[in-house]
Amino acid sequence: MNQQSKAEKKVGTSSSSREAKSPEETRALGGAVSVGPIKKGCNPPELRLIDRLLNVDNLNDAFIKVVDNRGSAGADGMEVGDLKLFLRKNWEAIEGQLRQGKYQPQPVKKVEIPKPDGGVRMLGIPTVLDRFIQQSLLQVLTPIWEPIFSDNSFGFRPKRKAIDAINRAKEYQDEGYRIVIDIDLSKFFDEVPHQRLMSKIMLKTPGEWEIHKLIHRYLLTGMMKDGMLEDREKGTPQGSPASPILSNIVLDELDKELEKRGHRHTRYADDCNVYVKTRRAGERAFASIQNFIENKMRLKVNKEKSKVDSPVKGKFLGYSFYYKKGGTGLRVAPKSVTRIKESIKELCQRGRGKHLPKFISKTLNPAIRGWFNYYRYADMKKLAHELDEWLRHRLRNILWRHWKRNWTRFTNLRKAGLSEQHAARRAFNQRGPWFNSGASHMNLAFPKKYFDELGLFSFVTALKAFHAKLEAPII
DNA sequence: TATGGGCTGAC
RNA sequence: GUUGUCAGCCCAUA
Repeated sequence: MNQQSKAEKKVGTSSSSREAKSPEETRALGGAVSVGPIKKGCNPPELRLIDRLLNVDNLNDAFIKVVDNRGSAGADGMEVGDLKLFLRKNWEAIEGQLRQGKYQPQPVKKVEIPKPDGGVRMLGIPTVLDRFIQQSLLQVLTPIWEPIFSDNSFGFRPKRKAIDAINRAKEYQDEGYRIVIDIDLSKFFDEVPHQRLMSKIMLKTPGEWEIHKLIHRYLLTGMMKDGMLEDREKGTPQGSPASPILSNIVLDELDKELEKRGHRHTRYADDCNVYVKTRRAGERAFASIQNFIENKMRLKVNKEKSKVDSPVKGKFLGYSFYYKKGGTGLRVAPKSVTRIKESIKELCQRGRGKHLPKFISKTLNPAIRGWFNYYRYADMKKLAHELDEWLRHRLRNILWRHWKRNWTRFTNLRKAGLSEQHAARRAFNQRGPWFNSGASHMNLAFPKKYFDELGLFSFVTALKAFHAKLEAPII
């Protein structure tokens, strides 16, 4: 429903009908962006941050990124598409405020969204204008901090993928570090101490007081709750473009400390794993690290969720580990498997009445392909088979329910080549659809080949193709 | 190689 | 009311 209204909006804004955009139209979108209201000629006396922030190129980049997201509204209800107009009218005033360090961000709108594990994530959505300014902040901060960040930090960083972090963990285990200290920072984003964050930023970019003030004001902007404004004295606003890099700036201190102590660790956002050789060493190191985090960094460690244990038992970024002859193997964490099954199940329920080939190609395949592309690095030969069969079972279930009446079932089973007697016995049984879709007559009526010809995604073939590609010579 | 659309995953 | 960063893949266009 949400997606539908979004899609309608998109069709409405585009001048052509439902066809793909012509190159002229796509350029027109970019062209509209380039004639934006941002003034040229900041003539920076030196490369000061405020000038870089106000630099036309930076702002245009940010602008393009924000405009990409058209259709979403900010805390003030302004549509992103209207930002261009708004900026054209008000840019001079805003620029002046930014230069004098007087710009005041608006309160964020509080929103709760469900997490995949069942919990809720609270976040504050800034106004469209504030998202825009924070985006340019991010683009200015990134080149400054990116070279400083640790090689063991993988979250929110350009050109760094989750699988890199997982492979790093695998390397440690191959070297014999087979106990992991899983450090859970409780509500990390809410606990970020402003003073320490600000002093880090000020040390790295001395003299940029307008920017420091701007960042500080973003840190201080409160959330609207029941019409009341709540001030914040710690934490970074989740939902703002600059929050991820701010979190990395804070946790960089942890990376550096762990490296100084000679630990092997890998970190993805607030998910930090330290690898050691024995449990005893792990317990000792954990106590010491916890002390550092809480006393030096002023963050909270969640002792309940943190643990020192074998990596085989835990999960990291959706993956888990196991040990085999050759060393450490990756597998899909059990929770990730149940999650994809749940979402396929839901998709199938929604797509029950729909045209099957279209349903497969338009909704089912893209979803499954996305999941597979993330988890394809795991050893999942067996799992791929299981998922394939489970998936076909689900689709046979749809097909069986499609034949609403007993005689349709009978004639269709006959058409599929079953004998009259066999078809009759199956068509008129009293079992439920899930039983029938898994039973032999539906396997006969709709063999694997049938779904292959429909173009249904197959985990097994995708896995084989991926491994073939891996082993293929480069060039 | 670059734009634009879609989908998924991590946090 | 559905945000953010990052990444991957698929598709379209030149």
